[in-house]
Amino acid sequence: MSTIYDIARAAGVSASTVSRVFSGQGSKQNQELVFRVAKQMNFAINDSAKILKTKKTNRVMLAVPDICNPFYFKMIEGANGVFEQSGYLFMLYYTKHSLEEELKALQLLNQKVVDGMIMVSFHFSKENIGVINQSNYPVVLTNRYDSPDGQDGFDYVYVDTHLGIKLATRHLIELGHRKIAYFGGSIREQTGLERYLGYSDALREASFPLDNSLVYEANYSEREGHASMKALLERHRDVTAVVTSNDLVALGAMTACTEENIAIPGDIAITGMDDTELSNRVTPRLTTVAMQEGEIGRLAATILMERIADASVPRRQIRLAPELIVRESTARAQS
Amino acid sequence: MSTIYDIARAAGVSASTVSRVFSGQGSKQNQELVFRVAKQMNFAINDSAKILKTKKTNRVMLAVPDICNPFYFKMIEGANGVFEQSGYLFMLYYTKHSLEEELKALQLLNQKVVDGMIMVSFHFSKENIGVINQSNYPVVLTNRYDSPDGQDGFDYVYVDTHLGIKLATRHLIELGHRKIAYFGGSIREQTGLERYLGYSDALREASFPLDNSLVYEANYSEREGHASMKALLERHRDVTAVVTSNDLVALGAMTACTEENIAIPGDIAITGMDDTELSNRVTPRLTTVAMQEGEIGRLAATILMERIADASVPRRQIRLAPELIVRESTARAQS
DNA sequence: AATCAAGCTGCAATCGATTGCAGTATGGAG
DNA sequence: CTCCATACTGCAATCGATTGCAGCTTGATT
Repeated sequence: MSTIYDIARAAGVSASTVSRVFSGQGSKQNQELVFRVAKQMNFAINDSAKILKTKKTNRVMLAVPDICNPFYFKMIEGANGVFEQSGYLFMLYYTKHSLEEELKALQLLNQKVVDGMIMVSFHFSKENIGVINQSNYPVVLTNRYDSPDGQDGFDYVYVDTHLGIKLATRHLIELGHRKIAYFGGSIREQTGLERYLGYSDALREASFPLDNSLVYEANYSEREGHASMKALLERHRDVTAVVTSNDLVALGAMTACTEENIAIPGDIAITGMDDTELSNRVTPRLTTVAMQEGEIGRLAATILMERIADASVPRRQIRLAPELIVRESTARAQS
Repeated sequence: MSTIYDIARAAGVSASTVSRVFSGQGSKQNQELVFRVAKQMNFAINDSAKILKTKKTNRVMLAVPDICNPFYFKMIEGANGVFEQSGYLFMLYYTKHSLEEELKALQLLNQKVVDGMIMVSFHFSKENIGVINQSNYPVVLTNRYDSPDGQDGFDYVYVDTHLGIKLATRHLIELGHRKIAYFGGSIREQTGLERYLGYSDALREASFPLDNSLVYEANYSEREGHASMKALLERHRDVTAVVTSNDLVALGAMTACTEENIAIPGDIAITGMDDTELSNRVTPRLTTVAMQEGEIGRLAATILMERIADASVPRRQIRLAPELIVRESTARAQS
């Protein structure tokens, strides 16, 4: 394949001139000449050589745990919109919920494959958050993470999941439910814990007892939501409402109810979380909590751009508020 | 940031040695020494420099029109599984259904950003397919495309959408429907045309007349499916079945029916296409056609790997058969 | 003790761009 | 006609890795 030298020779100019033309400089006639020759020879600037010299990749990456979760759609869209305008090449990296893959993604910063990264992670915690800090590269998290030493910390944009679950739980309480179960992710993970606390704090505020036999671990998947509901129904037939930690879990739970001839919301009210498209599609339509994914993507991308442009701007931490969306899967408790 | 020279100096060896250690050569003690120093200095090989010298990026790209369409999920997963094992960095590019973006994606081959690409395109046709051929880079299409001159052509893996739509149409004919409408994408695009022909060929086989006033252009989106159904109902109340060209269009059409108090499948039977998760979720569950997306992704990735490894292997064209999935949105015609 | 193969290592050239510097052409001002 | 500012252009060094070549060890073989 051809290089700027080949083009230079063919056009009868120097390589510098070719290089300059491709970055918008040079005289009109050389512009024309060089572009014509280049097109003819099907030439394009070798990106690696350019990056090596300029130390700028003009690429950014968004690392998501799961491409197949509708939750990330709007976030990707939001981020994409911002990057598009700024002329950055936008890459997606799929971490499969694995810490190992996330670390691999971060390595790409070290290797100068990308200029910066938005990281959607469930894994970073005190022990391993260091790898981000260590490398002083532009990384924006979409989880809350304040450094333990009260330092400057990280850039992040997040939606308050604690509040989200709290809103859902409160909603059920206001509807008169008294025995409310919770299906959520592992509380050993940051987000899992936050959600669980949203549930328990709402109960506490209402001076309800916290009964841990009503709490089931369901790891954000439909299958686990289904299993949890089955398990719940065997032990506690008198539960009238369930808070779940995401829409998929809620859907699984709903399927289980249908199988057991339990009416929603008549016998059991159910709330989801994330306001995925599905939640507005199922019967009955799911009461859920909108998590502002698009806005997260947009803000995270904007912050990333700013940090890449100027590493010295102070870190920013942004919190967005979730919004309860009441639909048909919740109703007043039958008393 | 540090380079191999810094590491070399710190470790008291030559840069060559550092380079060799990072590609698995060198003596045991040097391996140990160099890795220790490198870790300490948080060093990683600069990818651009490496690529510049080796002319190998070890990256591949999958360009999809739409990240937010569940249809592509399984395909992405399928491809990802293959690339993962081969040590390639897998990047997603989002073309937004735009030809311009697709061309931009292809430019990345020229710029040596990736070694090869899987391209999911609705746009390539006689006029512009040349850009792929021109650059002699490894590209695997997921559409059928045989070069007009009967040449070797392209690598591609596709599912026979013509047959898919035909299966759906036949299914309705067998159920006794006589007046069957069709909502599909523009027939000016390759895939749109194929689908339309699936519909018309099925009618012809059954010796049904082809009434073009029953054919509506709905470009793969829910909104257009909705609009088409509204339009259809205004003109042809006597239609008893509709074939659509994808699940989203079918969903839109179903919503329109609900709004107009038309029962599915009682009054109108509807078929979708793609077997997306949604189709199994709506009420009534949608009769659709499974398109083997996962298999497409897997095969396309495998072929791409082979072509990257050896540009001289003959081109391969693979056709997969779609499968009709009968659910609740279709029933025998009321006569 | 001499010879030799095998395995490491370092030197230096190279990949294909960018860019500071110096030189040249152009056109306008005096 | 001279001078000078302005705008281009080309030369050559440089970015950070890889790798052919040659020299050096090492240990085995005769």
